[in-house]
Amino acid sequence: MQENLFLYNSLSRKKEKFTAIKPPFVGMYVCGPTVYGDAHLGHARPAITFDLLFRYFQHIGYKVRYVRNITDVGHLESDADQGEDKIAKKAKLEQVEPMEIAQFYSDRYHRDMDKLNVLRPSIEPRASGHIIEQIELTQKIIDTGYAYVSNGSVYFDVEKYNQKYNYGKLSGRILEDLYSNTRQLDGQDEKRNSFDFALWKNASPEHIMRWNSPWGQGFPGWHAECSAMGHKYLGEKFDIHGGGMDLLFPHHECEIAQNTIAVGENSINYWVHNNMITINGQKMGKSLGNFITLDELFTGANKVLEKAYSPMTIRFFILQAHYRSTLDFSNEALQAAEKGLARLLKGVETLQGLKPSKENNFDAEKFRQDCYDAMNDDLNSPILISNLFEGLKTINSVATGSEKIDEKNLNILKETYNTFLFNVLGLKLENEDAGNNEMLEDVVNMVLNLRLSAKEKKDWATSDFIRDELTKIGIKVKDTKEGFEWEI
RNA sequence: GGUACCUUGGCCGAGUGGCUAGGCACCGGUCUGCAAAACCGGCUACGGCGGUUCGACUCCGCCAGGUACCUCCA
Repeated sequence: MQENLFLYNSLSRKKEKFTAIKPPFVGMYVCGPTVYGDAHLGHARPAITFDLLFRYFQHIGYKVRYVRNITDVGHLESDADQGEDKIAKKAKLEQVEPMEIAQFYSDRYHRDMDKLNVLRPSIEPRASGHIIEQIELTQKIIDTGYAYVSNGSVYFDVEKYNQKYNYGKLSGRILEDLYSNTRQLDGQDEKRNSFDFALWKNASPEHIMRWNSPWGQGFPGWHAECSAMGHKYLGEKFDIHGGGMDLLFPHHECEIAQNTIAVGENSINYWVHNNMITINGQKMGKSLGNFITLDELFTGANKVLEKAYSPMTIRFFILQAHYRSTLDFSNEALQAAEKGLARLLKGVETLQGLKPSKENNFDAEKFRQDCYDAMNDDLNSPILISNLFEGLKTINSVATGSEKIDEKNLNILKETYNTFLFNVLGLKLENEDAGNNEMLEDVVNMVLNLRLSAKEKKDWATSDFIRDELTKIGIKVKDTKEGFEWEI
């Protein structure tokens, strides 16, 4: 097991050596999607980032329990007059059961993530399936005196909490500053202080999603689910909590406050946050309406897209930037990723066919170590990828005979590419579309064979005619030594 | 307004107090009947102004521009 993985901890604002609470086990909780719409490019970032971490942990020998929730209740709409539940609002609109909406979008979320080769988490709990746990959490906080009941709702007493603990330690905020700089929101009269947050919300008569509780019918507050489910499945103390940077405040700050009262201080060791994907320099987000769904990316069905991009192109694009940097979307960048990935995968194919020599002028062990070093340094996937591109030079040089590699080094090289490109980065070969239309394939091959015999007779007019006509239809012909290749 | 962060070559994107990341594009070469593809090679950038230093893209200060969070958001 590698023992020198460093991760950036949002809590300490620096890279820290990762030490598991109970090796070889690792408990990791990541904030998942609110299922009331299709997943967009922004959702792919945390999914892929924590998939990378999940995969790497496993590769270096940890047994990971990875919990990623599905939020199907609890989030309020800020723009709605009465604070309707997001899921419920959508349900009314489409005249279906709220759970139908949640199911529909969960399924689509899974479909998109599967395409991106994101591994399913070990446990994927739903907020609606853990109402009891959230009620228990709320009761526990009331019992300790850090929450109060008001009008059938329960609020966390941030002011009181802050006297003993530090509210704002994760996001670097100071409560006094927050008071002076916040704007007035509706429905604040139930609260003692504006920064108190709901553990449980009283449901208005028209609110569809509601459950019985000691405080009347209602639904859980915004931050309760992660605390309740995280600790249920990972214990009072666990290793990692992840999510997008936009959740740092207030979501994760509130979670820390809840956890501190409910299970004790420092219940989570490492807080890991991925940065945002931007478009034209601005955050891609639901509320800004500037998002592109993954489905649109895969099919090309969005005006801003010049073409469709395959799931692996999206994955590679995201991995080519470090997870804590913003990543700017553009067609140009995506196309660059697409070409780069294709070259990399081609190189791996070449690698499989390399023959070892007696001589050797490549240090594969150093190469392998460089790859581990990149990952150990806070999951530096861009550096890892650049290493893999560097290795391509050797692969191609060996293939053309200008460099030599012996069996031992060749085996290490193969193993390194296999490990990092496929297992750790989670990339895979994509089946070409042509494969699912056998008749087309046969026809094109036949035509190109005709062209080949024309070429043998040096009948350039015919051979160029065939190529030009195929190009017009949209089939790109590439001549090779053995004959030809083509793609649509 | 408060807090934090960012500004790297045509584009994307790493990183470092001295040792040209990488990808894409572009240019040259090899190959090819031609072309494409592939491969090889070239392309030496770090917002502005000061300061610290033998030396700064890297540290400090100021300025400019941008972003995020402060409300649901990955």
